[in-house]
Amino acid sequence: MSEQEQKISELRKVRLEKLQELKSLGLDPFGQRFERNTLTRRIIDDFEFWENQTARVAGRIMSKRRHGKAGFANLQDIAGRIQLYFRADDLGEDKYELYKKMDIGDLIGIEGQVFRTQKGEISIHVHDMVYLSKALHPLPEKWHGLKDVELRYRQRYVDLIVNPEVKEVFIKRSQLIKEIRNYLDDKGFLEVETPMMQPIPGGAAARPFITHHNALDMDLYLRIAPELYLKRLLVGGLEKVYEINRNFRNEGISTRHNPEFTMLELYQAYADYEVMMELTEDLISNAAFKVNGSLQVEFEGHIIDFTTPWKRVQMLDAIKEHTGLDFNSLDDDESARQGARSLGLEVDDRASRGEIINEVFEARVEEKLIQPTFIYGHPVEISPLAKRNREHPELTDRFEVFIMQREIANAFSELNDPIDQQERFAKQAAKRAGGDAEAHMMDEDYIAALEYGMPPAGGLGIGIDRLIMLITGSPSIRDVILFPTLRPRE
RNA sequence: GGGCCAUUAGCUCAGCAGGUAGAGCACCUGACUUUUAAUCAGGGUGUCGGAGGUUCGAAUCCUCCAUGGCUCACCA
Repeated sequence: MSEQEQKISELRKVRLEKLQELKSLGLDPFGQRFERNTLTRRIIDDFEFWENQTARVAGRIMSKRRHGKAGFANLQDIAGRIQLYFRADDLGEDKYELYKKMDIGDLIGIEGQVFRTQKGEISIHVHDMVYLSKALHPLPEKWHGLKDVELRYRQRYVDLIVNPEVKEVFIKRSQLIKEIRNYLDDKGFLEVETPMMQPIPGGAAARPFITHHNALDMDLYLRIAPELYLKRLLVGGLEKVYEINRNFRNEGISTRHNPEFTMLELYQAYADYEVMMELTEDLISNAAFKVNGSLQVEFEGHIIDFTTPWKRVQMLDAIKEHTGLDFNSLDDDESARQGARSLGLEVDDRASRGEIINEVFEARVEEKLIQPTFIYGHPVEISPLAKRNREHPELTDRFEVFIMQREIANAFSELNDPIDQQERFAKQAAKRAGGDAEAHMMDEDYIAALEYGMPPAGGLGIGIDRLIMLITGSPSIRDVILFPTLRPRE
């Protein structure tokens, strides 16, 4: 905008001069509403119908080839591209001048007859054109596109213009979310919205962002999860609810983490985690099929197969399978610590058996899980909101789905015992007092809600960005978020 | 936050035994009335990310800083 923008000099100057020329001809370089009668792609897909018909299309000029008193250009709209043919004899000298002055990147509207060139390319023989927006900045190169990842993220609009596969990813993202909504709506779930700004951030183990409300003179946290509010709705009798929206976590950024990310959470009264397993694999495999037209997708050299049913493995069995360590016979904290150390892992002397089980799993098992797999039976210490397993009260009726070494979903039978919940929160609060910034805060209001009676329920969370990464074969979360978090420049 | 790597024209990239910056595309001028990475003839449009330092001389070597990527840590 400021000095640097003005210094862009030659290329920009030339375009500013062209802009002035358009104005001096009495033309508006930043035009008005333009009524199209079709899209580029439709003409190409249905040439039989469109041949010799008059088409009105609008879009961006992506390339230009001039030959004296005639020439070509390619126009791009949301659906694709089509070639335009301009001929001085048919267009008139004035309009042909406009074509000559036209820059790659300009937005124009045209009307003309659909035909096929001698070389066989479906084209529009333009007999009228109007300026819709003059571009003052040149587009990246036509052949290599925009490669610089930093520019791609900072100027996503340019990325979308010149890299068609990027547009495809975000179209698929939209389709996938729409399919999820359709699926859940059909099953009688109610979509709801709960607070993004919360006085007590709960429902996950994470550090929150803090903000401040001036009129109330109070700090609020951006939510790390909607969970505790959605379960209050179960208390209220909304038996099947879901929410798809952003969560915010004040943590590191990586190819798998963006500070704000999209999460699906759903809760179903009178169900449990096994119902959630069936729902999860059905929901994801259906959505993947609808978006890709296939249950298989390639990701980093692996073929991921979403075909159901998915493998189900108890967490301790998975650890035993991949490390040889059997935690069923390591039944106290000390022997668990020694077991983990025997694998070469560093273990805190204060770590409990359940925490160690989790650490061993994350360090040695996660990386082995390529195809969709349910891992169930998490220790109670790392699952403060999940119902205990009846036979093994030190474990919970909880599962996570792993695909391509990534955690995609997390679900459990919801803890609806307010007394147990109170105790779990107390333990978390103690850890918090001991310096664990990610431990849960005590939420008295949530306990009070539980005391009114929450039905037994299954709850499920799915990381939408990560699911879209898988379904579109995108290795970085930034490839599926339109405007990923970046430091501002300078 | 740590480690490694990158940053040169609008874009994609060369140039680095240190000698004062290049190519393709884009752009400008001209030719060409069905081309398509159009072609042909001419034209480099630059704070070599920023600031110091070494040197007669730095895009190139050193230090610090900035931004980004990968990775580790933390999480989803």
